[in-house]
Formats: sequence, structure tokens, C-alpha cells
Amino acid sequence: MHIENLIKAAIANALSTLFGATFDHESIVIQKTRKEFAGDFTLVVFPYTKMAGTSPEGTAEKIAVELMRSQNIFVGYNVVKGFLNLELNDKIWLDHFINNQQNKSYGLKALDMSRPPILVEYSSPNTNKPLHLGHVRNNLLGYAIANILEANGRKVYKVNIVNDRGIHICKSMLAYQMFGNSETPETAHMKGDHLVGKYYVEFDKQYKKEVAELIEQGASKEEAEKNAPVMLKVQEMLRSWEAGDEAVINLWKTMNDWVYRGFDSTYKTLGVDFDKIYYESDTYLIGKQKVKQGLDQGVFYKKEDQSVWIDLTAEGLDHKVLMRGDGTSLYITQDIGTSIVRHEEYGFDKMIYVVGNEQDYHFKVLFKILEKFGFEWASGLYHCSYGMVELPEGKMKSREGTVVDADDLIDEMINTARQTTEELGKTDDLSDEEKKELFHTIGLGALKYFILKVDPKKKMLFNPAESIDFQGNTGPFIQYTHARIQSILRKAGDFSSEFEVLKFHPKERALLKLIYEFQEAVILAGEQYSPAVIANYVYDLSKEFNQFYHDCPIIKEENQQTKNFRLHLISMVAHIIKTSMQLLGAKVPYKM
RNA sequence: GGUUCCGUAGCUCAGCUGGAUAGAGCAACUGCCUUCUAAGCAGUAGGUCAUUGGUUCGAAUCCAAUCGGAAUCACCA
Repeated sequence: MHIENLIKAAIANALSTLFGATFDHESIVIQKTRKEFAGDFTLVVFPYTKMAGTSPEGTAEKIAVELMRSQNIFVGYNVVKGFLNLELNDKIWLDHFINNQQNKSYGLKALDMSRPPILVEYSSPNTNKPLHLGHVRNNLLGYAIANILEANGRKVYKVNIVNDRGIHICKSMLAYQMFGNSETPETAHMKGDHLVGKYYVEFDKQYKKEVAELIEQGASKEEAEKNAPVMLKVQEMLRSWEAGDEAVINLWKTMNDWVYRGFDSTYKTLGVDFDKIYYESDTYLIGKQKVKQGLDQGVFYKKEDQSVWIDLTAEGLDHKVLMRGDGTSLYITQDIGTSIVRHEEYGFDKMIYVVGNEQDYHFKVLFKILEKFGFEWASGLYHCSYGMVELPEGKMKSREGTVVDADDLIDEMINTARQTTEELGKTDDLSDEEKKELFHTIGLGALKYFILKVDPKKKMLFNPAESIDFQGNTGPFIQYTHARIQSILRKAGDFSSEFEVLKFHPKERALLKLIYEFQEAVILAGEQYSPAVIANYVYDLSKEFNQFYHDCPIIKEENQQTKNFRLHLISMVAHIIKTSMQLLGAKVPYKM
């Protein structure tokens, strides 16, 4: 950061000298010079042509001459139309490198515990079926965003809200009662979440069958859907649950436990975790309480049928129902309660909800409601709205069986990593244990990078065939680059900390610049809640390293000073690659 | 229908608050491994930045309209 400030200050001074008026550093806009031109930073001079009273070229020339006269951070310049390309003194790059190369937390800010924490809510599964590709994007985004915010110096707590109650889980429970024959994950040899998911599908099958039968007997579609025996039974079951019926509650606990064990295993292989897990069955009552309180405060109003509403028409939104006529709670009821509880527990000044963009409206309403309650912290709520994951054949539909299961997907990635690695045969000397770990690292690295490299806000297309590609702009490419550097460092053994460089190779300079830019990438990623910024950065860095590797000898370099410098340079590149991948929640191998 | 988001190479994506000749990867074609890991590097080809207007020294980027796509507008989550 400081290099840019240095340059801006120099330019501001030059402008003042030339044109009299005072210039604020902030008002100076410089950009990186495009690589087809000589130079490091570029000043666009069009804004100053009027003041200079001459052509863009003339203006640029004037500014350049003054800059060259007044300071020594630039060693050269060239003017192309209205663009002044400035060449920085190599010493500036070198100093930045030397000052930071030993810093293990380069690019990361120290935690500032004097500020309130940030909460990041992600994952938020329903407990009636296993996790799928959509949840994978959610989990990877949430985990990475939490890392990135922490890298920007903020204490972050990762929280999860599990939607463990409601009609969806009752459907699985009912189907299990009907067809389950008391099987368990152990006897069925299935992960608990998959077993419960199986009965969710069973319910739907049975329901469709009954609806079809009723229609055949002369019922209308609506009647059939409303009166199908399993539908009536499942509603009955939900009422029993709310009434605390012991048998129902026990079954609910048992099946949810199966699901949690399944989720835990998926979370573990995925490498994500939480500081606190909230359960809807605990928080929905608090939400109801708050809604009643809001009613007393006059923030909400009640209709004749006893349902509770809020009027948001003045805010450009609509009327929104907050509690059913029969007093039961809705999704938003629970969210109101949960946010208040969380603020009491953590005193956060910011809470990020990582939730798909299909819920944009929901969060607008939620934030507005909390604002109307008068909570100051409501202004710190942010919906990190990400796009849906689509398959080449279109949207995933659980009922049509087109979902990509998270566990299957992970297995497939790890398998492909194994196959590819074994074909290349570079790691035959690793132990079985090491190989297992390596395949996991590469498979998940590929998956995570593939998903995180696209801007969260955009919907993304997941093509199974392409996602398992390990060449080009992929996780394994970046991991490979890291392994390559480590291999060189192993071969180099100990090397002197002394080095001196008189003139950089263009590829060396390019790497030094990218090293400098890492700090900016971390900041930008934090501001935009976008792991993609880090992903794109680390890809550029890896690509640049591979070019350098191709063009410049390292161990074989004869000049000892240059060789030492290059070894230090690539150590730092490797460290930044590792750090970047860690921010994304991915690991790097030392050999692959 | 109302609101919101999106439209960049055959495909998947970059392109930061407006700046130079719009960049990568995949797919296609062509070179480079007795030399630090070829999961690499280099090259060829591929574009009316959906369309039309507007704002200005300058627009893929900002504004408007049109076309195309998606989400949402439930006493679902």
C-alpha cells in the first residue's frame, strides 16, 4: 500500500509545483501499467490538460519532467497519448521484498480485539436430506469469507443455524415409521443423512401415489393433494411434535442425530467448522416472543384471523406476515429471534449471512424489521447473496433426482486425483498414508478452487466433466506450483541469507510486484466478501512463477548472489501461495 | 404483471470505484522434456462486450429504453 501512497504524494507535489493548486493524495488516480508498455504505474493525465493548457502528450511530458527532477523513486518514463507510464526504481521493489520476506503473516493484519467481532452465518442445512452441491458452495464461501475477514484483522465467529424442525423432517419421520422396519445407519450401511434422505424421497413417492389414486377416484387435483392420507398424517405428526408427544419427539431426536453424524462427517472432509451451532427448535420460540413484543410496541399489527404482519410499503416493500393465525412461527420469526440472541451473546457490529440470492427479498425484509425495532446493530447486517449453482441440464431439482450429492462429489474428486497422480507416477515413493492425504488435498483443492474462483454474486455453472480438470486455471495447477517450488528448495538445501541484486530480470520484477499486490488482494477480498479475488490473484501469481521458472535458472544459476536472491524470492512466492490457498480453505502439497 | 439480479471468444470465467490494441483457462491446431517436477512453458486461431440511444476528452464499466434469461412477490424454507 505504501508504495502507491509514495507515488501519489510525489505526483501531488509535482502537480502543485506545476499548476499552483493544491492536490490531495486521495484525488490522484494511478493504475498498474499494462504489460505491453514499459513502466510500473500509469498516471492518466487527461484530467490535468485544461490546467496545463496544452495537449495530453505535452501535459504528460511536463509532469514527467517535474517528477524526474524532484525525486528519485522513478528512474524513467514514457508517454503514450494521454498516459504517463512511470518506471519505478528497482530499489523500491527490492526494499519492500526485503522488509517482508521473513514475515510469516505477510499480507495478514493482526487481530484487533478492541473491535467487536463479526459473525458469519453459513451452511444452514435442513435436516431431512444430505448436503448437495448448492450447500457445498455455501459452505466453501462461508468458511473462506470468515478466513478473509480474519486476515483483515477482525475477530470472526462462524455460526450455523440448523433447520431441524418443521414439516420437512416430519415427512422423513413418517415414511420411516411406515416403511423403515427399524433400520439404522449401521444396519443399512448408509450415512445417517443419506438414510433420512432416502425416507424423504419415500414420502414423496407414497404421496404421489396416493394423489394419483384419489384423482382416479374422481377427486380434483387440489382436493387430492390436500387430502392424501400421508399428507394428513404428516400434519398430524407436526402438531404432535409441537405438543411435545414423547414418541414423536424421540423419533425426531433419533433421526436428527443420524443426520448430524452424517453432516459432521461431510463438514470434516470438506474442512469447514463452526464456533457455534444454533438450532431452530431452540430459537423459534424466542422469535415468537419478539414478534409479540413488536406487536405491543406497535411495530407490527394483527389481522382479524390473528396473523401478525408488518407494513413495509413505506420502504418500497410489501406487507409481510410474521406469524401464522394459529400462532405458529415462520422462517422469518425464527430469524428475528436468532439475530437478537446472537447480538446479546456476541455484541457483534457486523453479521454476514451467507445465503443464496433466492432469499434476497427475505433478508431485505428481515433487516428492515430489525431496524424498525430500533436496533442500532441492524445497520451492520449484510446478506452475502450468492448465485445458484446450475448444471449443464439446468437447475438442480431434488425431486427429479438431478441433485449432485456432496459426498459423492467429494469422493469423485478424490478418485480423479488418485487416478491422475498415479498415471503421472511422480509420487510412487510416498507411503500409503501420505498418498491418501495427497489425493484428498488435490481432490478438494480442485473442487474448492473451482467453486471459489467465480464471483459469489454470480450464478455458476457446474459442469462435472470440467470441474475435474486439473490443468490450466485450476486448484491443482496452483498446488503443483507450490510443490514445484518446494522441490527446488529441498534440492537447494541451506542457502545464505545474503544477496545483492543489481538488475532484475523482467520475470523477477513481475514476481516482486505480485508479491506486493497480495496485500491489496486480501483487503479487496475482505471489502467485497469475495474469495474469488484471492483465487484470481493466486492464479496470476502461480502463472507468473511458472514463466519465471521457465526463463530463469535457480539452483543452476552461476552467480551466487542472484541464486540466493532467487531462492529467497521463490520461498516467498511459495509462502504466499500457501497462505492464499489457506484463505480459501485449501491445502498445498510439498510434493505431487 | 411489480421488484431485483444477470447477458464479455464455441464453452467456463477475469476485467477494481469510467481510461491505452477487452484478458485467462478449456476445447482445436503447432512447437518445447538426456538439463531445477511437462499437473508446465511458448505460439496460431477465435470478439459488433445482447441491441439502440444518452452522459464526456474517453464507456464492457455510468444512465435510459428494448430484447433474452433467472430469482422473488406464500399463514414454504
